[in-house]
Amino acid sequence: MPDVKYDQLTPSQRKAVFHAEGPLLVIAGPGSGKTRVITYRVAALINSGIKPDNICAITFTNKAADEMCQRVVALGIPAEGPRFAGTQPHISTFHSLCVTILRQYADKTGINPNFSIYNESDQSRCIKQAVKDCELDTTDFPPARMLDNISKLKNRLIDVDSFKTEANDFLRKTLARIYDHYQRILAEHNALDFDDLLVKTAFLLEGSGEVCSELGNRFKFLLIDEYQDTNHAQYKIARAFVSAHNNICVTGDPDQSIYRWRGADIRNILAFENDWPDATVIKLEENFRSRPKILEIADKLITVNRNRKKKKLIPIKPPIAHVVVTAFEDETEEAEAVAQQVKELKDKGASLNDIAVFYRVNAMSRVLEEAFIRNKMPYQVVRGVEFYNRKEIRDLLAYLKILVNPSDEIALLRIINTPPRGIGKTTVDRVRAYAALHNITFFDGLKNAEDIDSLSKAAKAKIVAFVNMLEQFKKDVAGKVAALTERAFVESGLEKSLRDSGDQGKTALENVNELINAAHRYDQQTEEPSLLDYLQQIALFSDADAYDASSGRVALMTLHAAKGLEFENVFIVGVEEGLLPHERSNAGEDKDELEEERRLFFVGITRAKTQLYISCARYRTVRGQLLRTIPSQFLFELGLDFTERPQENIASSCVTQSTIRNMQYDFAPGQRVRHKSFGPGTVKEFIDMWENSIVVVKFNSGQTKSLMVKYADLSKI
DNA sequence: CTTGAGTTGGTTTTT
DNA sequence: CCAACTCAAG
Repeated sequence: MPDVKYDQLTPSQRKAVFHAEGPLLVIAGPGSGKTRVITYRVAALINSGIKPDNICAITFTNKAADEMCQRVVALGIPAEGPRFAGTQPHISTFHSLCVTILRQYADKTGINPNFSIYNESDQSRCIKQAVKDCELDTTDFPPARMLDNISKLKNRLIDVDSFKTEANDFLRKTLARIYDHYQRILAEHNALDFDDLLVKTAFLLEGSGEVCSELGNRFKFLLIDEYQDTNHAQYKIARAFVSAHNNICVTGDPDQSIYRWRGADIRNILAFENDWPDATVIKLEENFRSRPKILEIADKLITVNRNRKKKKLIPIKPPIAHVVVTAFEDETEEAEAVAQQVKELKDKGASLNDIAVFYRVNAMSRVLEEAFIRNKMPYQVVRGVEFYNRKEIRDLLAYLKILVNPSDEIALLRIINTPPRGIGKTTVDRVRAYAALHNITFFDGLKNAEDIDSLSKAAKAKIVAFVNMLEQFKKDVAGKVAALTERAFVESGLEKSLRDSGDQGKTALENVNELINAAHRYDQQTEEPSLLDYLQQIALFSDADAYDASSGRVALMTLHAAKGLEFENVFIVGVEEGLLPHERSNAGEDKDELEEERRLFFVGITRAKTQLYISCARYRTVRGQLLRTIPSQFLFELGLDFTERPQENIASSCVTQSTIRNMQYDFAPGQRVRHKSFGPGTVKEFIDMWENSIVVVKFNSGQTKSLMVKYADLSKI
């Protein structure tokens, strides 16, 4: 068995890691090492003789899953990719797990395993069609609203039939009809939306004791990170999974629940002890991440929430910190100040990897980007889905999707005339009418084009050519994904059309190249690469997955994407009423939503280790209109001297120690330093004792000295 | 059938 | 403000 070093663990972490069997709830504040507990517990279970593939760990994002796999491997335990694979622990998100299960148990669900996963824009097309099919107007029944309602129903595991029986007023009855049509359209396309992945899996487990016990047998230990953000469907899946053995271990922090709007049910974690009465509860309250001052304001803020259990944040780190709240004139000035502060930090030796800027809405990244470009500071906007939402990428992927799942009408409609090949709306409508009449898929309709009398000879010929092209591609489906992607790109004519379209096409070409590179990486890194698997994986890609921790660039991201990360220096911008809390959160009336916005700010604050810069602007341009803003109520809750409305510039409200001194108090082994009389040397050891910290330096002269940092006057080189 | 100009409407967070 | 959609001319 591998030799895992457990000595880094604190007693309470140790207790959680080595908890023998049965349900375990780990309530843990920010920066307390809860993910570490899961990681080490996986290792400890394997060391105690549990077979690796009997363990299933659930993370919140794919990124988190990848990282956990890597850490488990680093502990000496084999754990390659996040998927079902023989001798390894299964580490993945709930959604990936569901995809795997649904593929494996296709015969039990009747869902073709080649299903497409529909994202927001695909869903939007389907719902529009559904509303139209119901002969309703999209102005009376806004697609986005309908989708939102349907999603809420799905999160509560209410299917079409049971909603039909409970809907008794006109509005709900209509919604039931739309829901019905929407599900039918998805089924016809052999597609599942994000919610369906969970819903179908939950129903599969609920409906089949056999599957349940099979999976319970397969996974004898279930571990779930970020349990506070699970929804009802995920809860049901978890319950069904462990019904045979109750070996469930969850970690979470109710104060960091920020996905209520997506169906996350905070009651899951609050009621854990009711659900599993023999549960052991372990609290991790020590915080290894942030300096005390940061924890102090975080605590002041979160204490305002009424609907919460009291929890301590016990600081471990020395008390030197830098917390600043500043009001700027407008968003440009704010962004400029952030960029310049970043520059200063960099000049003082900070790595750009250790700096992050958080904001409430994605639209706010633009003004920051401009400021970073002006100041020549490298940055990355953490927005993973953006890439996959580009037109050229979606077009090319649609070609691949249709090869795997010919029923995917959304994909087919997307590419049938992209690039233009003379198959226009009229032709498409005629084929669709034919397909509907004969009760076949659109693709089969195209295949039968010769038999469709309404089509012109020219149209028929074009369709035949198109279908033949796809059939040619199909022959390569079993091969490498990258090769097929490239082939489809060239032979479809997409490449030529991009090359012919000037500058815009040039960046598009670069993007496609990037996609082909990514596909190539997939081919190499995956044990059994398949086009289906590749497409389903990238469909579950999230913003947070795009974060590169060692890019050497400042990270710009939403507060939501910041979940689970930590940085030495954190900027939180736009802390204004209407933005944080966001107006659309209905935070004015709905207290729960206001509390969720507060938790979001709390999550942002607690990402910071040492330096925290919070700011607002007095004027902000929203949708092209310059508006006067009001500082966020949350700013007044931090317990800083932020009592009056910000007039000009609010100077530092709270500076425990100056930034410069603080920087000098931290030395890591390996750091090159210079001493006034001893000359240059290398730090061997740093004993952190607040202002009495001691540093051990081996000087170039050969001698090694222990020095008190505050007297030694060392400078970093 | 294609293209581009003009209009409309929707604007949070994301697996 | 911008993206998605509509519509009319070529």
